[in-house]
Amino acid sequence: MTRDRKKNEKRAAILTAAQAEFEGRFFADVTLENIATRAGVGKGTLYLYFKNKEDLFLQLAVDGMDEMAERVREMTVSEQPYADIFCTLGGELVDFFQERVGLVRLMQQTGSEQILKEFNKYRDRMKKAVRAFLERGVAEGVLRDDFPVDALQVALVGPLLLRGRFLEDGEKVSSAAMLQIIWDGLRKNRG
Amino acid sequence: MTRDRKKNEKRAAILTAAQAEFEGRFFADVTLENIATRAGVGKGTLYLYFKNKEDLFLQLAVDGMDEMAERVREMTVSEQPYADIFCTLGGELVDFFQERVGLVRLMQQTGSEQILKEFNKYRDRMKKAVRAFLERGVAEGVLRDDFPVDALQVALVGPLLLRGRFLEDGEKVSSAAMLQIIWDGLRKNRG
Amino acid sequence: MTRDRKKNEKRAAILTAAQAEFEGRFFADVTLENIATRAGVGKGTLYLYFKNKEDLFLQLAVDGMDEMAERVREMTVSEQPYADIFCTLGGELVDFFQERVGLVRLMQQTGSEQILKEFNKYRDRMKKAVRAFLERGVAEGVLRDDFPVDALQVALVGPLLLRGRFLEDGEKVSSAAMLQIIWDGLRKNRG
Amino acid sequence: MTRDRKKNEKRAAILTAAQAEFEGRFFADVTLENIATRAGVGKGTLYLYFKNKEDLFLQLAVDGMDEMAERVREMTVSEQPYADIFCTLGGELVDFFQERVGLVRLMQQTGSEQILKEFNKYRDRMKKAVRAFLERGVAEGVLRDDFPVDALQVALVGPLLLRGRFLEDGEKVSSAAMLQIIWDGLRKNRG
DNA sequence: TATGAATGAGGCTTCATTCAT
DNA sequence: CATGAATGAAGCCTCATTCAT
Repeated sequence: MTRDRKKNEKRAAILTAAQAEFEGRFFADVTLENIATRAGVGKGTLYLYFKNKEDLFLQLAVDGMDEMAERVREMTVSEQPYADIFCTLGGELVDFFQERVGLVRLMQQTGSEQILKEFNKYRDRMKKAVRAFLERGVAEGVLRDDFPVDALQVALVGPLLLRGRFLEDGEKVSSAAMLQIIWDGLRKNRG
Repeated sequence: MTRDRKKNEKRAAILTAAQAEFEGRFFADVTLENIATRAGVGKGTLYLYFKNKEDLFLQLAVDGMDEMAERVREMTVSEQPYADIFCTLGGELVDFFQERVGLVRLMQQTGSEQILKEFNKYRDRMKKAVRAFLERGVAEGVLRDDFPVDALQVALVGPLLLRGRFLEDGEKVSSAAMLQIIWDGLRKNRG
Repeated sequence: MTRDRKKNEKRAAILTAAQAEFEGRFFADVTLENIATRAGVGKGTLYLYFKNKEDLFLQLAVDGMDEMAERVREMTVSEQPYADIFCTLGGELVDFFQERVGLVRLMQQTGSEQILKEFNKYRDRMKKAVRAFLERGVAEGVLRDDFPVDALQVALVGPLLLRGRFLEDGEKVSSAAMLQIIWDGLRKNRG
Repeated sequence: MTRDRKKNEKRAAILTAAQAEFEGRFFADVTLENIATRAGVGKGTLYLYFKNKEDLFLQLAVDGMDEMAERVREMTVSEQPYADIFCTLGGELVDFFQERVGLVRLMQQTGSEQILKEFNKYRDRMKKAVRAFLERGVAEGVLRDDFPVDALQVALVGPLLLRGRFLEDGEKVSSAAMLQIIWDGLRKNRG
């Protein structure tokens, strides 16, 4: 138990270090050496926790993704009014994507076909969850039904992803503003 | 004249080859060797047209960007109704981003500080042009004014960027659907 | 302790291999690959001990230089008669330059401005030590004072440097002969 | 005739440019491109006058060498007193070596075995001429005979070669001083 | 004769990965 | 479990040389 705890903590420390390297430095400087140093472990240790570099990146990219997808599924079946759910979940997604800026990007670089496929599994689960969430809105007559749900999904996720990198200096576009605009684009009744 | 034409043609051929390499392969396989081979030139020839790998990537990323920005500025001062302009320009931007999927991404990988700064110059000009376009809409009372223009811009560009990669298999989200949803999110009068 | 010893030994092994490459082959064949192979290490290992090719060459060129300069300074303040010192030190310098034939040459080829400056620091310390040694001779009235010490220095060091390459086949000009002739050129009392 | 004149002039211009490149720049910057540019000709033109890079360097290194050797031979059989000849010829050799600093060095870098052999032919002719000149001095009883002539030769040429690079800033060790010291080392009667 | 755009062999260098300690 | 010295594959880049004009 303690053994596993310790192991997981070190694993998490490495992922955190990797994440930090990506935020703070230029892409070319993200080496396993740097990650190991920042994590305070030896280079070889990385290989005790991850199969190889690609695997480390994959784990980093999908870290928390299933939890988030599960969260989306939960909220999708919540009994609250859809608009409220949209607001709450929207805020959580904003935060989620905020932290993951550049990870999709990351995968497509490092990615061998094999690892990319693995990543896509996670992404697809996420996609499906969000899609189901939007479909409920359509079914309830709250979201527009004049276009395929795919279009709604792009209009929702696109801004959330971009928001993270839009303004270089600390200040970001307000999350609430973002969601309101998106909501107005997605909802049905505008007459 | 012919000399310059030839030179520009070869330069363009190299950029096209580079672009094709990025579309067709995994990132790790994009080497200068491959680009040169696909362009039908020798490795050394690349260095007659570009200072180094980063410069080639920069040129690839910004290729056509100023022209597009200029187009945005033109349309901004067009005398047509704003909604029409939005529709036309929106379609053009969709195509523009469609072709440039992954180039922003590209820059942030390769990027040394120097090259990134250069890229950002181009991006900022583009950003400013789009911002001015949106500001006209706000000034005319067509677009909403309850949020900063930054928020509108993210809601506009975000979906356009994401659309390119959202569906792997050939079919994309319809451009018209995309624009309509965005438009409904951005416009003022929804009561 | 053992760690440092080992490290120093490998460093020395690499320098020795590099030296051997320069002696035995034509300049164009002196590649890091060859040096690594001769030293029995991998190419990448070189970069654990030297910053880059230039640094390796610099280290090779200045290896032992400060020790020799120190030796010159020691002898300069020795209490033995100047002529005896001249003889002893002369012999040692002959050996020293014998081993370093081609290293000055070496530096001026590879040399970026930065690395050359670094090398010159070492050379200047050596130069100053020898100059001080000659100045003592002048001050004691043993060496001639009708010309600047610079001239004496060139007359001393020039032959020592040339001697190393003068005869291709193993046999060299006798060190004693060399020193005697130089001494007769430098000493004061010839009337 | 004019044809040949022109050809020779261009050849000379290239050699001059090459020489200048070696004086003014760091070794790594001496490329055929730079030489051609400085000479005001195209890169391809170099190959009309020299077989290849090595040949160009060889020609540069031996340029004027045979003329100088011939001059030494002339002076060797001159009827003037030996000491006078020594002085005159010494001055000329000083100038000659002054201009050729680094060319020996140059040869041993670029040199394939073939080209090095070629260079050595020239050097040996020069060496022999100087040797003969010294042998006359010995035979006349002016120069010392207690050591092999080789030793005398090293004591003469060594300082002349070193002098060129001894002082970085423009000022050089005086040629007259140099020769006087050398002479005192070489001459017989010092009792 | 003169050119300089094009070439590609080969050098230096980085960095993911291994393994002896 | 943990380490980090060692490795070598593979990439970027330079530059002597060629050849069509």
